[in-house]
Amino acid sequence: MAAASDVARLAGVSQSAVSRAFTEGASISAKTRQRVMVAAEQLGYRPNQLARSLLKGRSNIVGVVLGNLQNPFFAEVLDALSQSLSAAGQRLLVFTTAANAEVDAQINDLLHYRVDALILMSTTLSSSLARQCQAAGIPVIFVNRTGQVKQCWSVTGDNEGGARQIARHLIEQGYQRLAFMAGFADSSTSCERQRGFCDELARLQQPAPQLVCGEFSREGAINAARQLLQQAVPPDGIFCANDHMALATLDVARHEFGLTPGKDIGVVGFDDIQAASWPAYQLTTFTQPIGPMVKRATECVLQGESRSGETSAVRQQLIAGELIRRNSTSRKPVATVATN
Amino acid sequence: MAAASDVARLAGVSQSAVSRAFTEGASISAKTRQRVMVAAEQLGYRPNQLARSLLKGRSNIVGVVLGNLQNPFFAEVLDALSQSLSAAGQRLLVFTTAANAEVDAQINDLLHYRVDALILMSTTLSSSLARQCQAAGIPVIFVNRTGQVKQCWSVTGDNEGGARQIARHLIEQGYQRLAFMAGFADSSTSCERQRGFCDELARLQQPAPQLVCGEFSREGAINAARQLLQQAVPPDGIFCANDHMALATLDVARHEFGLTPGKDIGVVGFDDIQAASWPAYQLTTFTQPIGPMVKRATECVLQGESRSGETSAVRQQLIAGELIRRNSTSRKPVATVATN
DNA sequence: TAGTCAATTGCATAGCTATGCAAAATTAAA
DNA sequence: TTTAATTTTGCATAGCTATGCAATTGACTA
Repeated sequence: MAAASDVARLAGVSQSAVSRAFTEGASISAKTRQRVMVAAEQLGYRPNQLARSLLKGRSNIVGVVLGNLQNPFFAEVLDALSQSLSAAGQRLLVFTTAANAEVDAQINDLLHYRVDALILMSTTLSSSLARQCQAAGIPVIFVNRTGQVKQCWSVTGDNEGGARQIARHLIEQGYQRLAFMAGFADSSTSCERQRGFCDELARLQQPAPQLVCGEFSREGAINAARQLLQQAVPPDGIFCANDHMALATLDVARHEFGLTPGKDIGVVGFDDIQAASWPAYQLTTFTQPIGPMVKRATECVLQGESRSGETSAVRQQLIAGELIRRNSTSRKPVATVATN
Repeated sequence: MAAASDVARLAGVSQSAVSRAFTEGASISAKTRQRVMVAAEQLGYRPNQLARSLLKGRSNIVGVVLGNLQNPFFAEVLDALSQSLSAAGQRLLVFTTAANAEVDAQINDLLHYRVDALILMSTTLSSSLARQCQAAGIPVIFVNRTGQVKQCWSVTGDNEGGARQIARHLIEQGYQRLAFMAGFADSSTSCERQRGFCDELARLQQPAPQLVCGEFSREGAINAARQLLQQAVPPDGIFCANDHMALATLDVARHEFGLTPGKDIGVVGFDDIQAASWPAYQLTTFTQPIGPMVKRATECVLQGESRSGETSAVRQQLIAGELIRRNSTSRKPVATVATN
C-alpha cells in the first residue's frame, strides 16, 4: 500500500505536506492540500493509523473483554458501547472468553496493542495485571461487575437496592417459600443481589431463601430450576440473578412442571433485557439502564484520555434502576400486549 | 511505558537482544534471554504490537462490521468468530452499524488500521470501496450476505434450498394460504429465501405467497405480522426470513390474535437460533450451522494471510443446513421438552 | 595450541507518520 | 518598492521494533 512519501513524490511536495494535508487544522495552503488529495486518491493512499498511534502513544482503541455473549444483556451493552465509543472516535478490540474465566492471557495481549482503556464485562482481573494496567496508565473499567482492585473504575446497576425491592415485591404479592438462583459464587454481581435479597427478607422477618446456582447460563438455570421444583415442597417464588436465567426458569416451570407463572409461582429476573417484555414471558425484573451505564463507561474512557491529574473522586458508579412488574409475579394476569 | 531500549540498558544488552528474547525461535542464548526477561519484568515492559505491526505490514487484526446485534444469530456468530480467530492469533476490531446502512465510513476507518481482513455481516459494501480493498490486498468476507462484488469471499447458508424445503414442508402440513415476510429488499439473503420459496410453490402449482416486509427487526416483524393477520382472510402459514422475526410473529399470532401456532397457523423461520428451540416457541426453522460457517470464514482470513497466488477457485461458499421440524408447524402438538 | 565451525551478539537500517524549527514564500503595510 | 508580518514549506528527527549482515564469542577438533 502506498505510503505518504509516494504521494509526496507524485504531488511534488514533501512528505510533511502530505501529513499536514490529512491533519485537521494543520498549516497548509488549500492549493497544496488539493494537490496532495488528488495524488492520494490516485494511489489509494490513506494514512497508516498504526504509525500514527506509535508516534502519538495513543491507539484510539479500547479493549473489551466479555464472557457470555449468549446472554442478550451483554449483546445489548456491546452494541451500545460500540455506538457510543465510535462517536467518541474510539474503536473496539473485542475478546470473548469462556464465561467467568480469568482472562489474563487475553488482556495481556490487548496491552500489547497499547489500548487506551480496558472495559471488562462479566470478567475477573488478577490483581497483578490490574497493577500493571495502573502502572501503564491504562484505565480499567468494570461494567456490571465490581473490581476487587480499588484503582479500577466500575459501573454497575443497583444490585443490592434492586434485590431488596424484589424481595419486598415478592412478599407483598404473597409468595411465601422463596428461592434465590445465583450466578457465579465469585461474581460481585451475583453476591450483591443475593445479599440484598437475603437481608431484606431477614428484615421482614421472613425465612431465608433456598439457594441454588445457575451459573448465569441457560443450561445451568434449567438444571437449577429442576432441582428446585422437583422437591416435595418446592418454592413458590424464585429470584434469578439475571433475566437470562429467569427466562429459562419460566420455561421449566411452565412446560416441565405445568405451573402458571404468576399464579402458581412467581419468577423475577434482573436486567430487563428485551425478551423480558415479550408476551411469551412477561417477566418481572429490575432494570439496568444500558444508556446511562454505557454513557458513564464512555466518560471513564475519555477521562483517562485527558490524564488530568487523578480527578473525579468517585470511581465506583452505581446506576439506579426500577422494578418492572409484569405477569410473572402477578397473581391476577394482566392483559398482555405484544410490545417491543 | 518502557521501551525495548530501556530494558536493554538495564539488562546490559543491545536492543536487538531484547527483541530476540521476545521472538519465538530467534537466535539467542538461554542466559541472555533470562537476563532480558528479568529486566523486562522489572520495568513492566511488553513489546509494542503497533511497532511490530508497522514493521511487518500485518496487524493481526481483523475488522468486523455488523448491523443488528439485536438479532441473536449475529451475537452467536460474533461469539464463535471471536473464539475461532482468537485461536488463529487474530484480534477482532468490531464496528456495529445501523442495520443495513452503507458502512463506507466505518470501513474506511478500519482500513486505516491496516486490518488483515474484513468480515462483513448483514452489511453492504460500495463497489468503489471493495475495489480499494482489493487493491490493498485485504480480503473481504461476507458472512450471511453475498457481495455484489465478485472478488469478495462469501459464506452463506443454503438460502434457496432451505426455502424450497420450507415451502414443501408447509404444503405437506396442509397449510394453504401462505405468506412470506421479507427482511430488506436489497439483502441478498432475504431475496434468495424469497426466490426459493416462491419458485418451489410455483413448481408445486400453488398460488404465490402474499409478501410483506419485516425489515429483519422485531418491531418491523410485529407490524408486518399484524398487517397479515388482521386481514379478512389471513394467511395460515408464514415463512419469515429469519428466526428473529419469526419469534415476533409467533408472539403476535398467539397473544394478539389468540391463534395456536401449529394448529391455527404455521410459522417458520430461518437460522435456528437458540431461542427457536425454547419450549415457549418451538419454532420450525432451517439451520445455518454456525460452526462450519465460522470455520470457513476463518479459512478465508488465513487464506489471505499466505497470499499464495490466488488459489481456491470457489469464493462463494454455501453451507448446507437442514430443516428442523418443531411445533410451530405441527398440526398435532408434540410433547415439548425444555432443551438447550 | 592453533584452527574450524556454529552459536550468539551488536550495528545499522527499515517501516510510516507527526511535528518543532528554520527557511522560504506570500501577503500586508508603509 | 522596501520592510514587516504571516503563512506555508521542507528538513530532520522521534517513536519502537525486527532483521540482514558482520563481528564476536564459545565450543570443539586435530
